[in-house]
Amino acid sequence: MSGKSTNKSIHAPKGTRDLYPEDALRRRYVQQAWRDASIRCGFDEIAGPTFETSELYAVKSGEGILNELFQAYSGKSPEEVEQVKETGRAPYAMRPEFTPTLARMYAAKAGSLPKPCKWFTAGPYFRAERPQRGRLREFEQWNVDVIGLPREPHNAGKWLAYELEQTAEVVEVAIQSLVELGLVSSDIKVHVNNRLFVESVLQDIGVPPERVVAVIELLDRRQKMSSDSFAAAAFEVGLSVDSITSLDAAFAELRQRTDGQEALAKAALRAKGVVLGKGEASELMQKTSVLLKSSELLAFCGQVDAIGYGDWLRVDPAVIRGLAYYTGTVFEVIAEGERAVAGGGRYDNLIELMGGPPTPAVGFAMGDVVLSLLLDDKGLMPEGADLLDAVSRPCASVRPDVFVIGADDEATDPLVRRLAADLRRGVESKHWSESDDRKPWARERYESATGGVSPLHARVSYKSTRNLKKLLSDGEKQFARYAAIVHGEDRVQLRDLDSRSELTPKDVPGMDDGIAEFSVDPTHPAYVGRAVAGRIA
RNA sequence: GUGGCCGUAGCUCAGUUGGUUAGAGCACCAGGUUGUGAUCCUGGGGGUCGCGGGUUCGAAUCCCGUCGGUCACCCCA
Repeated sequence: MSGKSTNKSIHAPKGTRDLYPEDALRRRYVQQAWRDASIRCGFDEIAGPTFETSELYAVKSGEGILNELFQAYSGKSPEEVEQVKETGRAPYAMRPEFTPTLARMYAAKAGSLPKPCKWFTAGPYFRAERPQRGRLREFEQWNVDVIGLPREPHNAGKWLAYELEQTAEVVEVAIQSLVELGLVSSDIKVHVNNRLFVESVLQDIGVPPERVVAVIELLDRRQKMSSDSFAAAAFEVGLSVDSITSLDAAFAELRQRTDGQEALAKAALRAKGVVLGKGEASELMQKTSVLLKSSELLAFCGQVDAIGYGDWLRVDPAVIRGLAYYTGTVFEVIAEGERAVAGGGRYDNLIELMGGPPTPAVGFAMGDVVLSLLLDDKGLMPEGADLLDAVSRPCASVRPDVFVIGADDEATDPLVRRLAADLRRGVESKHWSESDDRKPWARERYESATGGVSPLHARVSYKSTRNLKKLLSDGEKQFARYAAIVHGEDRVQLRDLDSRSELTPKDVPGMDDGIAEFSVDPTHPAYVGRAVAGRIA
């Protein structure tokens, strides 16, 4: 090829990628997993501009970000040109992230938007950094956010319970996408932490408030440093050897508490009350503030475990996220030896900071660069005919397949969340799980002939009412095809919302067997998901 | 922004302390054998060694610059 010219203009800019047909298909494959996972979990797709006014990015964290902006201006007005010359800052910037746009979009229509807002978006982002492994100057990123609480909470405990639930829901989407792509919990973990927990621990071991930020920054870099240089740096910020020991002990204890199903189940039960048995906690943990915050982290882990993803979690004090606007739970999706695939957390003050009403929110972003590296390493990136098949698969239904409703009281709520997660995940067929060469994109994965159930788009209501009529109408307003009304484990009513008629296992081919009601249990012969998936197919 | 390593054919790479006309495998093209598009045989096209400058009788090889890639630091939204 004679294209080996030195002419700059014919090269793609540094840190960008030219996607030839096969590359574009690979990108499509990843994006489809992102999209399917978000849609099935009840998120709506939105989109924003790829460039914004520079001020938008100056509002928040302010520091390093501004130096890594690709700046943009039309060059058509003399004022613009003058501004660039004088300030060195163009009026626009290519977006380096989505959150400010999201906050802006939400703030602009806050009054008329549903609560909570569950939004996702995927597209290109730009950062003027030096490229390295897992990091380019233009990359694809997927953002998933839940903004706002369903209603005004009456007490702090209730509020916290909602927040944790939403945070768990966001983590569910992230894990769902990884599952979709064939990753398992031994490949990659969701490292979770809580900023407030770290701060309260630091306070209780005697780190003065003005040093807290410095210490957190140090902890963030800890695993990159040698133990000697860490010790030196720790001394510099006034962290004694004893402090480090008790800090490590606090996290070791916390991690132990999140190990194993039992502890998690207990934590889940405590989520509402936000109380941890004092007798069980160490001296440090017993200090009230630490106790409260550690129980928040525990409760969060419990929530994730309750929907079946406990295996994916790992409590990790090093995950603090550089971003200034994170307020509580933070998490990063990390595979051994790689940069984080995704990161996110709660940002309860940002919307207000952007000029909107005070609105708690939680979200994460996942980039395609590290994810693709990981899929390549694990042999999970399809090639050739497989790639074509993978991309040709039918995608998730934007119209909700099932609307899951808790019939009786708060006792059915955990069942509802669990069922929704199970419906979204689907059931893998025996044929596929027993095959040696498991291709995550294969149609056989959810084939019904050998016990599989396709993943479904399942939504839940965020209304506090227990009025079944109102809940059903909530489902109808969202155009759900079916409503699953959960009365108990093996007592699920199924309604066709289009015809407004009732369905029983008798109406489902191969499900008769004298079973009167559907079940929430995916292994049960009358699993409600099997009925819905069968009718939709 | 700072530093390390790398840049030879479409691809993966050889190329000895600087020394004839820069090589191999795969791929590609042509012809032959063969009853499928498989195997085997013969032949062929294709590189001014990323680019520019310097040292030298002589540079893919040494030096400087530059562009590109890669890895780490910084940062990580």
